Amino acid sequence: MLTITEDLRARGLIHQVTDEALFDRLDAGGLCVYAGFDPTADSLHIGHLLQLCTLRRLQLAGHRPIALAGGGTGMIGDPGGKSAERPLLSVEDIATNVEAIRGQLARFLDFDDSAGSSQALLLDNAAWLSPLTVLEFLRDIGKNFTVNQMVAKESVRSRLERPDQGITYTEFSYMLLQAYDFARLNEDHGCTLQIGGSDQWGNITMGIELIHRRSGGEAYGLTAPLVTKADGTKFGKSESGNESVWLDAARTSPYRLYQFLLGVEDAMVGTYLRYFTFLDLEEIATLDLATEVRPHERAAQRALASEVVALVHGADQRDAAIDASAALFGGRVSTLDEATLLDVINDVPTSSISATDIAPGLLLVDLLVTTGLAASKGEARRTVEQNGAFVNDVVRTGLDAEVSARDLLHGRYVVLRKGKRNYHLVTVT
RNA sequence: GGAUCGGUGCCCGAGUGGCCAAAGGGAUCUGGCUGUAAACCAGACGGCUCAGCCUACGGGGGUUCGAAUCCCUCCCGGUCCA
Repeated sequence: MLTITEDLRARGLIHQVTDEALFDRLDAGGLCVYAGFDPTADSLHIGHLLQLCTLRRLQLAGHRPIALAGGGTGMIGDPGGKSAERPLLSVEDIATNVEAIRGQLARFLDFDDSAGSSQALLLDNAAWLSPLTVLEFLRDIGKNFTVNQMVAKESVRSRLERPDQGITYTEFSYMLLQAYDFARLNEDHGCTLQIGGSDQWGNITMGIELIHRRSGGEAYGLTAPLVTKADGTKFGKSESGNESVWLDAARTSPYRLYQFLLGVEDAMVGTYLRYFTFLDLEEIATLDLATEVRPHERAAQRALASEVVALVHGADQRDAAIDASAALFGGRVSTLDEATLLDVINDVPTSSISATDIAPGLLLVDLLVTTGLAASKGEARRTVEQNGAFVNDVVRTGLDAEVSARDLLHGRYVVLRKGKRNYHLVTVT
């Protein structure tokens, strides 16, 4: 049995630590750990997954995790990683978002009393940041830091170096608020460890410094590596377009999450398995070997997709996503019985048209636009011209191609596909 | 407040009176290869009633046969001076 430190190391989850002494503490158990989540949207996305998993690992190892919703800091905006000033959210939006995120966190962390000393907590820093007055802030927090050191932080420096961007005083202050969060959690909950992405290093060390100055207490920081794709770009944008991959089923369906993970590059799948799954390391090593020897089977990708979807959405949703994938990519859409078709296509975008519209035949090009598969008629034309438009799994060519009543499956469905994997179900009503 | 540089398509970035729907790169989309991978190759990439037309180069106005390109003015950003 590996210690938690060994496990984290072996999974490549440790990028930087403020003090090696942390590892002994971790292995001893009983720490209180926190990670922050900015409520910039009403759902967490795949970029949060690593922190969620790490908090979970720590909880399983006997530590108490605190998920800190940035209800207060979210009103400011972290300058780190942002290329430009971020629009501010309204107080109401933030409150709504915090509530929505609470539910998602519960899938990863055990908030139940039965967890005892490792019971997870969800706190909102608005609780202490909102009442804070400017004068208190300047006297109690600001006094502990020099502008010199703040300017030297990477998050600020990068913005200062881009003459076309700049940084406002508001965002500049962000790191002090985050430092204060850590100090408060340290004082109020005995929290001694903050974890975060590697971009959080500067903010975390500021917090530790504030703790040292205020109370002389013990505090550590641990950062995870940046999750990237093989080419170094950001992980987490869906292959179709630039949308994020969300953990909310209404924003990114389980099927699409499954597909996203199934499409992970060979070069990265082992890394992601270590980051995002709770499979043990021997098992992952076996999957690595499988990728090397029988890459076409994509056993590692299947395991990754299956594990993560089950974690995020539950086993039932995972199973449904697997079934849907098998049917859709097996090119068997037109042979499925009605119940199976609907079942399988459950997560695919849907729209309906009236029987009278389709009876005389609709131009495929127009249908691609109305279903949203193509953004414009021009794009729809291109897709057809380039042999990328499929009706019930069969290519349709020619700009004058039509979809008519003859194409209906079970008398009322048409499955449209653009390219390899963009499906849309049209129901005739 | 003064001086100065700049604001171009999803992003970066050329263009400085016609040959500009606007070079080049990135992103994206489709096809090919393959394994629903990567890399690579090919094509596409403002909109439409698509051999044509319309809308576009921060906003508005003007000069001109003709402007992203010249002039005026306003807005926004950078830098330096006060």
